[in-house]
Amino acid sequence: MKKGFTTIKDIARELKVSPSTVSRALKNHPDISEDTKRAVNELAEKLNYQPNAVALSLKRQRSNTIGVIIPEIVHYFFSSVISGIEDVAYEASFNVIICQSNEMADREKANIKTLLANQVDGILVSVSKATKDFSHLEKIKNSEVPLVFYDRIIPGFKADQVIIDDFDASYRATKHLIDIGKKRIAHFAGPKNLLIGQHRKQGYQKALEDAGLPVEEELVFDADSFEKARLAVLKVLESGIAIDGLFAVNDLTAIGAMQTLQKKGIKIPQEVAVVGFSDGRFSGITDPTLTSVDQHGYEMGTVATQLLLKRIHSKEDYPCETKVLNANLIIRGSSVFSP
Amino acid sequence: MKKGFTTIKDIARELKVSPSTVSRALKNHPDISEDTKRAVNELAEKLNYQPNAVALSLKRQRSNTIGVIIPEIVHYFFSSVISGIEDVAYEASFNVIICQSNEMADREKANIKTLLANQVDGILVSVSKATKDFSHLEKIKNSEVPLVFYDRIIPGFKADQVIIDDFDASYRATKHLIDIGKKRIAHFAGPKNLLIGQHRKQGYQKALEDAGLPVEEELVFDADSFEKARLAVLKVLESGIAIDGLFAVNDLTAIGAMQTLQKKGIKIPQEVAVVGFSDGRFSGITDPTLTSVDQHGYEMGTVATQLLLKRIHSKEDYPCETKVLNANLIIRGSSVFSP
DNA sequence: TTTTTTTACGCAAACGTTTGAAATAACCTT
DNA sequence: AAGGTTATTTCAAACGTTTGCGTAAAAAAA
Repeated sequence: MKKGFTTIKDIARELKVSPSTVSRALKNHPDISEDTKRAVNELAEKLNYQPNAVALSLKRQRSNTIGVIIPEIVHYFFSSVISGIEDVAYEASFNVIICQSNEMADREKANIKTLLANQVDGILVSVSKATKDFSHLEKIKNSEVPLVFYDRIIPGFKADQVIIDDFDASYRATKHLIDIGKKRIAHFAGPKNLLIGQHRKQGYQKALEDAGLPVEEELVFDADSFEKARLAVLKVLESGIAIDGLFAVNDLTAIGAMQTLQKKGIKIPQEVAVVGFSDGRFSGITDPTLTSVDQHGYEMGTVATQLLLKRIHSKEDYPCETKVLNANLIIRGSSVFSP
Repeated sequence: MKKGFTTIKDIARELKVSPSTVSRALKNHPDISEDTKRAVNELAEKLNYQPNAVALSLKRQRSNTIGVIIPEIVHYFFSSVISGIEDVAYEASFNVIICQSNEMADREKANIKTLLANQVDGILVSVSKATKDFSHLEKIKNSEVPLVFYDRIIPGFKADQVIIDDFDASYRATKHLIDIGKKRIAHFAGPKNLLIGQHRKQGYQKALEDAGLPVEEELVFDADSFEKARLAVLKVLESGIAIDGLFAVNDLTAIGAMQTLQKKGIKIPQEVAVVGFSDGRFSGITDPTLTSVDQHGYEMGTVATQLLLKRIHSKEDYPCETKVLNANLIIRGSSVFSP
């Protein structure tokens, strides 16, 4: 029992039977006599036999492993996604190989190469911000390894995908501000060239429109970080633009804004109500606590994995599916009077 | 090029040579003629040949994969660790299989079984809170698969390990409070049965001692969460215990305490200075920003992986190593006057 | 007893790759 | 021309497992 593990061959040798017999005995094949089965199972137990998953993979031409490409693990959202992936995979007895692209296109490419070389049965991808060329992803498709995109998709790329309805979530977030009586709602927006930035802004604008409120560009600010939010708030206050609500593209921005507003003596939510868009665990620990959109990273992970497993297990081809998850608005202190 | 990938056999068949020749040609073996090499490499290129990592693993009896068992991915600290692991592994062209124990002992056990079955070349473990029985970990040791513990270790278990010097970090955190002139420093402590809780408290007490300050049990409170911190602060204020400093066992606790203190009109850091122990990204976004111990999760991941790779690559056995990482105290607004 | 059926097992090939040893062929030596 | 190198290639086994097919022996049927 020194180096290496017990194999079927070891058991066969010891029992003076053939490996085939051992293999069949272990899976309770009817051709094997009860006596042999008992002997094999006992010895297997005693020697602590564990089937060699690598050999099985080679034989079966499938590895019971799924590969995940994630832009950056160190994000509440993405780590929640992994958690969801891991849980579903574990239930289905699949392993998970994680590869981090670190938002770099060539690392993403290398990751995919590794995953394919390791014969993963399917791949979950959230594309890096830097990925402009999609040939490596096309390669997955050609290799007939099932592929599911989550969160960051490629418009027009034919594959299963799971995304969040950013538009709808922003719409609801803004509508919530309107519902509590706010009339001049600012938006601290994300980058214009990113889909999420666009969608969130559009949802915000549509909610204003539907409520019959004016959609003013001067209420939209380029601010998607803690620091930019401070500056944007100062700008708002200096320029004398009156606002009574704020919908921020993410939580950090919302928090930065809240703090600056408070420093200037503005009461939240009485004078200005604030809603964020969750990308962290921050919302519960601010003062007041922050109303925010919950992105359900965990759910995204589970849904994406289910989609992938379905594809892996299905014999025939079927049309690509797109799952759109609804984000929840979690109402907290920054948009309701009293806690 | 339909199903499956190009193999060495495909190339051999096409070129009417043997698989052995192809194999050698691809690795530039001197026995192979230049002509053959050229032909093989060209065809391999053309057919986009990728060595089958599974077959290689089986042949080589090593998989170039390391397994990681992590209590919960959705924690800033642990996801940073993974990030560190991933980066070092990637550099060394190792794959990473992640398994989440979710703080459950039997899931941890199952994870280890999977990892061993998949012939990982080494395992990184942070034991779950629920693990009382260590037989599955002993099994790794017996199987001669290298094992490195990170962060959560098992006292007395002979294996490489990477830990944070909690005692030292707490000592320095407390000393910092003393250095800025605080005399009555409270400690919001973690569970007494956990090593980290004990070490952090001991560091706190030692710092007081060394400074000639009295070590009073009445200044130590059982509080290791946001909510418990609120209650503890209220208790302090009601009972009239005077404090001018607070060292909390983690950031959430520190933040909960800060908010409650502020609500009661107490100025931070002027009246009470606060230091946390980092477990998140929170410290930068509070108001004031929170002085806190940085646990260096990323570094822990890299160091643990380096230790593991060293063990994997080394032929002979050598004594177990324990790396103790020093955590940094990051001084922010909650313990300095100004910004 | 002979033939048929059943039971219980072994053989060999396969998955993709590597590698020591053997084989072939070509070229040198003397 | 016999023997010796050298260059190039193939063979076969191995890693651990599965599985279709074949078969010996035992049991049942004739």
